[in-house]
Amino acid sequence: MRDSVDDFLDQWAALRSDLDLEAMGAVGRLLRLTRLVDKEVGRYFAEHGMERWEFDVLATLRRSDRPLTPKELAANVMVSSAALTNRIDRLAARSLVAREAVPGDRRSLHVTLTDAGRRLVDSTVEGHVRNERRMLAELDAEDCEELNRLLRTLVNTLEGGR
Amino acid sequence: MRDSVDDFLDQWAALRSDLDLEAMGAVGRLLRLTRLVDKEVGRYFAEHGMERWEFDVLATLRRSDRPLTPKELAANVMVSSAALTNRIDRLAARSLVAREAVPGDRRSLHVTLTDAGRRLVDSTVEGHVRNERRMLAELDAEDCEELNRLLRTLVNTLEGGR
DNA sequence: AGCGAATCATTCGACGTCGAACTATCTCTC
DNA sequence: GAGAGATAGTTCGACGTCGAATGATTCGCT
Repeated sequence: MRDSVDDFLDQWAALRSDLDLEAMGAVGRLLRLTRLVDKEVGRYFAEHGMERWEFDVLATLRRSDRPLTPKELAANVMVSSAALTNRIDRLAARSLVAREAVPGDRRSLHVTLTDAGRRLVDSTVEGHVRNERRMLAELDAEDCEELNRLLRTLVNTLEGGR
Repeated sequence: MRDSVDDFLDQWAALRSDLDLEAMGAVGRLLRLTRLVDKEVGRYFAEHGMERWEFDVLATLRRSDRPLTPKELAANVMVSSAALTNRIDRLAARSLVAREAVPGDRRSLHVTLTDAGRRLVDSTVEGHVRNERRMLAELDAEDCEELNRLLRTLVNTLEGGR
């Protein structure tokens, strides 16, 4: 079975047979697959009247099970702290999170989940994960494990130390 | 060996043991890994005085080995046609591509690589692929093949038909 | 204690992308 | 062959993000 990236690789092979097709293929598929997954995830949340970035922030707070500072949130969600200020503003306006003072350091603050925010995450996370599973449906249990093993290795490599 | 996504999964497991960790892990790693790869690729091109999007467009033209319409380019690069107009403008301003009339359809046009554009792609693609290989260095040949197999399956699934 | 460096969140300006509207051209049908 | 609808690329307005600058507070060193 071939995929669209194979076509892409064939084109390069015809012109520059010196290139490392295995590497190009892996990275190419990674990027393409992520775009497709992103789109599908976005579609799911849109159907549930939510945006992807809202879930990212709320879910990070939920799974951490404690208030987080904007800095911690930014690191988890992988956006700039400027973007986070904006996101917190909008979530707070809808009363899904609240800003609270952090005792002992007035530079910083704690972002907490409100009850409404927590209810919203809890009610969407299940369907979201089901949707993720559905996207992997073509992989049997063994393949899925193998995929996780390979990706884990790469994540570790690129995250540097750890 | 564990990675940062394992921590993330542990947090969910502690609170919601009903969730499908295998699926969350795979998708989570996919997204995280792509971010890391993106950053590294960006770093490489920045070092060579180039931006990622420039390479994307030029490389698509190069490997196609023929003039492409903006519509074809947009599909390959996965951005809107509006974004493509902007990119072509900027590449044309630097004389890396040229717009030419397409015979028989005056609505459309052909984007062609100039000699300078072609030289630029050819001189950077090699190092770029070497860099990609370097990111996969932890995987032996067999693992790399396996990764491509798994990703190919998923790309095919999510691309629908084909 | 006190002063400079470091750290934190926010604000600001610039930039790239998107979807929608727009113009021009082509195609299909009667 | 003429008109309706489809299709191509571009323009426009809105939006979210980023890096840099800002203001407030804390830490480290002597």
